[in-house]
Amino acid sequence: MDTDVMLGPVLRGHGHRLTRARQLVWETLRGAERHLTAHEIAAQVHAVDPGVNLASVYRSLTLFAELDLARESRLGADSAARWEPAHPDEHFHLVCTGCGEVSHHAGDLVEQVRAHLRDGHRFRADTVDLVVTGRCRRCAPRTTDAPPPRVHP
Amino acid sequence: MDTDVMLGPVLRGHGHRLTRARQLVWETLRGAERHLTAHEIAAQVHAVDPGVNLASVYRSLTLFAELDLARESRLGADSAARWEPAHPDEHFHLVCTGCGEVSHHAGDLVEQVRAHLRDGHRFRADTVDLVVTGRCRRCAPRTTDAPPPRVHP
DNA sequence: CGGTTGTCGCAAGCAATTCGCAGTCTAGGC
DNA sequence: GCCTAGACTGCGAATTGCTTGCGACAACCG
Repeated sequence: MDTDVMLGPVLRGHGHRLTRARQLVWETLRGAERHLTAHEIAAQVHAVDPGVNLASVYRSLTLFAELDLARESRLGADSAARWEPAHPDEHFHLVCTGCGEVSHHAGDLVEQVRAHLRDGHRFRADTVDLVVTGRCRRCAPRTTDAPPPRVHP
Repeated sequence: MDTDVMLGPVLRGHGHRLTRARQLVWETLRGAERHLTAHEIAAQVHAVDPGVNLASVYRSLTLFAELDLARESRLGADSAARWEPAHPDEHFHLVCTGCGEVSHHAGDLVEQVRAHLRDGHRFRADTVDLVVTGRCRRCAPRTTDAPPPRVHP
């Protein structure tokens, strides 16, 4: 995973400063295994430094997105945006309606989509957001009416 | 396009009533060529009957979604949800960053994705939301910095 | 080690969506 | 047709997720 970016130099290179808030947000984002909402990020940052404000978390995330360090996506019917560090590789999201887990997987699927659009529709694909909602292996056998306990509420 | 559903019977069949608000929302949705936000739908409904409240538009849309008559999707970084009548066929969305147009296309792409997940990841895909942002044929040559006039602001 | 001037924390503001409630209108029985 | 139960609605207020204005503060250049 190529998220081992030196945050300071990148920021400074664009005329920005490396601050505590940005550093903590970045570390949280990089350490996360799944996609986080701004509130989840803020909570983890607070655990380290309660002085960091939610607004600063949003501002940091927005800045990271501008610098292509992070990526925002809205998944499923969820109204809150979720964030992840930017990868060089294309991937797609799996959202489980059972446990609420959001994982992502790399694969040539996205490249296939891109090629299909370029050749068949003359549409120059910029970002391809492939969001699949359904039941993960663990939740698959259950019915929709009685979902198993959410592990990520 | 198989959106020629008799709204009344479907509603009544599920113990609901056919009201003016629901009828107008449904007609607006069916008559639309592109995906509409709740506010856009409300505006068009208002043009016919200003007495219909925004809350009722939301309630109608939610009900339609429950009955599989309509489908909600969140496209790109847009914070507002967009709605379309439900189709029998799977499709994917193309969102142009130039003119803002949202179109959708049917194709076997979605079925390919579904098969790939079932076979390769044991993930039972429920809905596949394939959102592609990029430049449509018309907007492709332009640069990102000076986008052409948005036709759907 | 200062001096700029980006950034931050805070609190107010905004947009999309939902909720509570009392009055209204649909559907079904007569 | 007419009547009644209760499903729906309009309204306004509440929630949620996010953004912004502003004075204080602290990174970074020299």
